Amino acid sequence: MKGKIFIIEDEASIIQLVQLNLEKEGFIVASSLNGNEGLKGLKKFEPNLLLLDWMLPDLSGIDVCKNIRKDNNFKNLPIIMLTAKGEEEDKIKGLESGVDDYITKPFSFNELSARIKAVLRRSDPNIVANDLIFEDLKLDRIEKRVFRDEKEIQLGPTEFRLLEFFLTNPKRVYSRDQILETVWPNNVNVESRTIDVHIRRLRQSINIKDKKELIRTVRSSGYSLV
Amino acid sequence: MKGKIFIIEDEASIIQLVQLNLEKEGFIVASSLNGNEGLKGLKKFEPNLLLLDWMLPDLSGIDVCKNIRKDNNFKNLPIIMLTAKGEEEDKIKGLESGVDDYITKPFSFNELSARIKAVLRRSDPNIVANDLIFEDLKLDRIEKRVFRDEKEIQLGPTEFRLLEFFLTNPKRVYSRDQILETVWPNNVNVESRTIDVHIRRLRQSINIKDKKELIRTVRSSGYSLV
DNA sequence: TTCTTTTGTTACAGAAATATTACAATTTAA
DNA sequence: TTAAATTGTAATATTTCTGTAACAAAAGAA
Repeated sequence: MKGKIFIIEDEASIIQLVQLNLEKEGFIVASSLNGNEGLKGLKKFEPNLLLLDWMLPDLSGIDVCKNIRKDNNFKNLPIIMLTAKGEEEDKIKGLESGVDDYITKPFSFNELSARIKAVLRRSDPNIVANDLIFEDLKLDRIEKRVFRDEKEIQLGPTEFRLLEFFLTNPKRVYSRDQILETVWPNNVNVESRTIDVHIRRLRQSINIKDKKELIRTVRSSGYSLV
Repeated sequence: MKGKIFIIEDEASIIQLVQLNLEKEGFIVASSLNGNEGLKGLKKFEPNLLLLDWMLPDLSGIDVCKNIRKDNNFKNLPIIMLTAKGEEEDKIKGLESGVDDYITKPFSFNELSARIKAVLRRSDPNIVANDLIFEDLKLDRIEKRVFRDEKEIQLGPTEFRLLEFFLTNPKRVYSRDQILETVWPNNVNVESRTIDVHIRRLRQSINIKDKKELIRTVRSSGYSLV
């Protein structure tokens, strides 16, 4: 994690908090308290991503954004907008003006961090850790590939997400409900038994003969990666 | 134990009592005496869990709950509802509105504490202590594993719960009825002698040769871990 | 000792949880 | 549009777990 992140935000306390945490994760951070200064600082700093407040004392976030998009050097700079409003209308306006993602204040740092990584993953994959590795199993989030013991394995979309989920917390046992909540799109109703079937399919795919079983069944509790 | 807990409850005495005890356990606690203020306070405080009274002077607990679930930042905030009513109907309503657990007033602090930890264990496992250790015995609640003297031991679900129960209060003697109440799912009727059989199974599993017996029989009283 | 009460042990049938399979419906790719 | 891949479910098979009853053993009481 060696990317550079620029913050334009007028509340110094937010900058401080975010900067501290991002630096802890290995990002290099610079910031500015208003739009005009921000635009200048940006050009010097050449960040990989910009966190941009919606409401600024001089220019609005959208103005800053439009300004940036005009500049050939920053046409593709990923921008995450910070906004206190939750209105749908604003979100649409923001996306039209070329914002990559949104986050509504107050936000937890975990959420911010997740969004930053998701955006960077698309724009600048090298900056972010994209491989999930567990023993001889490797999952590449960028190329959407899975390897066991160097050999590539074909997985369907659901099995891929399922494995990705297990890999974010290997060894931990998850109940069927937890799996359902996280791996399946929201508000989708599927039988919890359906998971058994997907577990089976995943097992069939990732298990190699002479290699140990990777998915543990914990009766009455769920499954885990081991 | 470093999590943050927010309480919305109109009886100041309850808040005081709960807050005192939770802080003793290392939680950071904030509170509010009514629903509207609570919703605001909540957003500033960013708790890991909310204790929510069912009856509030302004909004009902359910309203507060629904309100919270609408907010993207708090959609997944674990909520434990405090209620004086015991009616089944209410429980169902509450669960539909997205509550994670229930507790009926009056409650003992021990019960509350246990439920809080159980809920946190699911949502935010890092906050809660997850390993139960007694001498050379270790039970890992996250991975659902048990070790004696570093060596793993296979246990069935009931034996696991039974051991987990003993480990939360080693040395203390429990009657068969107490064990039944806590270890078995509610409203299940099993012979109290059945426990003897499970004790035997547990003993067989966790006893290693040359190592001392871990479960003590207290004639006419029950069993304990020693 | 002898009787009474409590606990230990064993075996087993039924229950519960999981695994596996097949299939129809849907989505995606060709 | 057709063919192939993917998904969810239901039905069935298999495995593992549970509770109970029956008898044995142990501990107290008389």
